[in-house]
Amino acid sequence: MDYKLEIAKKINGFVDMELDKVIELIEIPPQTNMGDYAFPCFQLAKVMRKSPNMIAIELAEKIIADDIAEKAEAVGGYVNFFVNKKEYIKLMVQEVLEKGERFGSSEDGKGKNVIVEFSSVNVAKPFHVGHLFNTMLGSALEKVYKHSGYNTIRINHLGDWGTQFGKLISAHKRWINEEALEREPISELFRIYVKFHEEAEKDPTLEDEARAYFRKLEEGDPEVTALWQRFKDLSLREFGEIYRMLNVEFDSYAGESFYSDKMDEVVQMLREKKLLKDSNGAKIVDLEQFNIPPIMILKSDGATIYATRDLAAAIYRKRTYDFYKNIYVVGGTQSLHFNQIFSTLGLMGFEWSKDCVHIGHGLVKFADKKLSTRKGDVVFAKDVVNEAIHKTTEVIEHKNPNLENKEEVARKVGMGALLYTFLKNNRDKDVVFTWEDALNFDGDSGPYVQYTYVRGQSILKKAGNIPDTVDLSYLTTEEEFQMVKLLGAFKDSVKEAVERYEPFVVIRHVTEIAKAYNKFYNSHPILNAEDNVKNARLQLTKAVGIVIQTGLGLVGIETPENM
RNA sequence: GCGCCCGUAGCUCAGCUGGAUAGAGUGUCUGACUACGAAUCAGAAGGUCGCAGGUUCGAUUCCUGUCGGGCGCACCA
Repeated sequence: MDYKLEIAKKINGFVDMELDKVIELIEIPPQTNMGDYAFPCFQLAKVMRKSPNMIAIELAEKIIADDIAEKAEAVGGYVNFFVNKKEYIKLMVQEVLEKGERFGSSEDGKGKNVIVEFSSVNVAKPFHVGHLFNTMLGSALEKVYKHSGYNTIRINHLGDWGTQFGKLISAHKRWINEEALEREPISELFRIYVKFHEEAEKDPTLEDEARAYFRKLEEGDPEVTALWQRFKDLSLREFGEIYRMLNVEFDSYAGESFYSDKMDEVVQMLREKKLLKDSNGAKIVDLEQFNIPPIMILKSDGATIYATRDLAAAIYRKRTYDFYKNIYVVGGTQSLHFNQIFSTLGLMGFEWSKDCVHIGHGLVKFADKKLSTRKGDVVFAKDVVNEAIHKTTEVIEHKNPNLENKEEVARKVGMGALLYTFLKNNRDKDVVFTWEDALNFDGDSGPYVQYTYVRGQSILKKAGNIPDTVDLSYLTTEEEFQMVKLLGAFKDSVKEAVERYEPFVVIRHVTEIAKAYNKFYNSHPILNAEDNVKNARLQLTKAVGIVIQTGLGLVGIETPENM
């Protein structure tokens, strides 16, 4: 039952406004004593040439009370509706129990392909906290879209091409420690990469050697290609550990190397459309009409650049997936780059360039000097992940030493705390990371919500079987009603998260639900209540558990059964 | 110099397309475990929404300017 729709229908006959518009305007009053839904009359005032107050009063008088809304009253330009609480609770709890994990889902995106590019790590380079944030955000966005019925394609646009591989191959021949490479591939590859740069300072011919190796790679030299493939395999093996921790998967790893043979066509197209200009020996596309700097397509030595690859990738994706939307989850520092890419696609005549969207996000910064100074200025994601799980294990040892499968729970809770920390705010904001905040399990945190779920499940286990026929009209307290109202608004939060590309909307809403349940939990007995009340409250507990689990799941946070 | 993002309580942040008394969490102080898990709950204190103009019946929200912070501005990605 969609209450907004039902309320809108009541208003619809009396105002000169489309039903959809009415639904859009309906809001939830800031104070609970004002009512459950409100219709603001300010917009009508202009066309009707009457004061909002008058319109509200007249409108309220016309509304007929029924099982949906039992009262409508006019207050300061708003018509406030009071729903029939018993009926509302009954319908909503039933809906959650029937739909289960599909609660809050929709078919808004039915038949539409949405590409979400995220993570996009560089082969042979460290997976740092910035990638971690990016991966969490991208994965959450994908899940939210999927829940809204879109067919999603998760792409990890690997950085697996370019002259740095020539350098790596050159460095490998000179300084590789094979044993270390097998044990800690990224660290070893990063070590020789850094060493290469140090040595190249003294001996510039190394750079020439690296370029020569990359040329061999481009030409498909078997030995060099095999080495490159090995770097890639080893890197992905190590990245896979983090993806497993996060429960993240991809549908495609088509990265830069994948487009190495698809760029000639792009250059050709640009040339045919006379968009390519010469500038200091390089080939550029002028974007002055958009008020942004030109985009470089070919370097002065004729080589391609990442912009060329991004253009090729966009065109390839349109052909392959015929996307409804092509979402790039990439740090906000690259907003100009994507602005240039999308503008260029537009100039090329691709009307679908408007369906490409760059979802930027802030940087991860460290307030704790301890971590940031440890290994230069790069903070490895696996160190953060391991530390979070380690600290969580300590908390478990302290609070619940007899817990079974501690490792599994520590992973879920530790990762939950991290995910929550990274995703709880507006994605544009920089994440100021402190261990104190990230591992504070009180209040606004992943473990807070998980704990609420665990306590509910614990009660359900103690209760045993609940009768099939439960009379939900025994849920009569204000705490229960407020909680159910939040369950009812869950779908809206998913929708808003999709529209704004902001998973935090869902996180915050789920936290509100957890808070409401905790308030209820602390003010009313469940197992010790009279049988009819007990059974109704158990069903409510079950419903809340479903929504919490679903909501947390949408941002990648898992729910343990105990903690 | 130009462009993008940000500026709301001591700290970290919500506040949806302008609308009803600006909200959370944390930290501080106080109270609740012989009821179902206290990783919980209840309460108190804490804000001239960076500043100045403008539009409007009404601005934290929109516009202009200004100050402060972050990030970009071609042969790296």
